[in-house]
Amino acid sequence: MKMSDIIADMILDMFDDGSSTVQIQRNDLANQLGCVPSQINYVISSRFTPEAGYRIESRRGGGGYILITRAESKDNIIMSLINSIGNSIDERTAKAHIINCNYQKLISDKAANMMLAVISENNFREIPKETANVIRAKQLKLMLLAYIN
Amino acid sequence: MKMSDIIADMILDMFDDGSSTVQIQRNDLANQLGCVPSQINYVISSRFTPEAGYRIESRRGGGGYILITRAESKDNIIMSLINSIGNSIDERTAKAHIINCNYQKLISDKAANMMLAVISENNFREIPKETANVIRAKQLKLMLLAYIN
DNA sequence: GCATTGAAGGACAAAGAAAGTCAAAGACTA
DNA sequence: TAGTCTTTGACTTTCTTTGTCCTTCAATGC
Repeated sequence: MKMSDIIADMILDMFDDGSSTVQIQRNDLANQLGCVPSQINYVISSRFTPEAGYRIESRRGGGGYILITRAESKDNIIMSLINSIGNSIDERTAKAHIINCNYQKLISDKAANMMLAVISENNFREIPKETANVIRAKQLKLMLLAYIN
Repeated sequence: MKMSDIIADMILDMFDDGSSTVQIQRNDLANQLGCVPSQINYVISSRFTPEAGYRIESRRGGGGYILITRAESKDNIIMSLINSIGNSIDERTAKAHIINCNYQKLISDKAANMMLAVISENNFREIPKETANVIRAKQLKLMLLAYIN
């Protein structure tokens, strides 16, 4: 298993006591897992994004920390995700959103797989990229909407 | 025996433990079999198609992989629907299929709504009808496939 | 108070590790 | 022999890991 996934899982696990915040010490965690500290930043910035319903605060200096806060209502997170999607989205970003939603159990595996299938660039081979992005955005938003209704 | 067949057999064998997914490392497999990595892609795209009941996902970069998911029940009604779709379908026909599947309880209300949202002609306003039909066909097949897993 | 020092975390770039694409060449088959 | 299916390889793109240098903060000593 990839180090990045291990780190992400570790953080997710810390939410398990039902609390909506997790506080970590970057250097400690890196040390514990045997990776460089900046990899923690990589994981946080690639997985614990605002679109995925997380907020990050941190403090440097002695006694510094990173605080990860998870949004509360699932539907709200999905709604704000829908609102954050403009009228065009590339495959990569769409995929990240879907995986993130699934990761935090906002959408089921099955729904995530269906969405991933739909937004795949392979489907849009015959049209220009920018046009594909526009269609993909409409479809993704509609699917998410259909999901929460 | 052709290399492509050997590769295909090898992958098929990996399903033998009854699981519905197989994960491979493209370079490893190619190395093991003594072929170039891109031949794995060739085999996958020519043999492990939606019509044959397979869905492909992959990831690049360190720890990358190719994930092949097989439809659970190869001979059910949905599979034969997938095979009957061909490479182009208009909104009306797609809609009829989806509603019918839902009516027969083959797919849930939620899934049906997601599918209907995706195949709507509204999404495809910016491209010619025939092109839209081609994209719609690919998407519908993949969604149905994702659903039966 | 103010300057110094050490203990955090942040940013960013470069290197590395996979997979994807595409087109050309070769082999088969009807 | 035309047309299709396979094989190969060079090049591209994406994601991850690592390291170095930068900024911020708190405590400490004067």
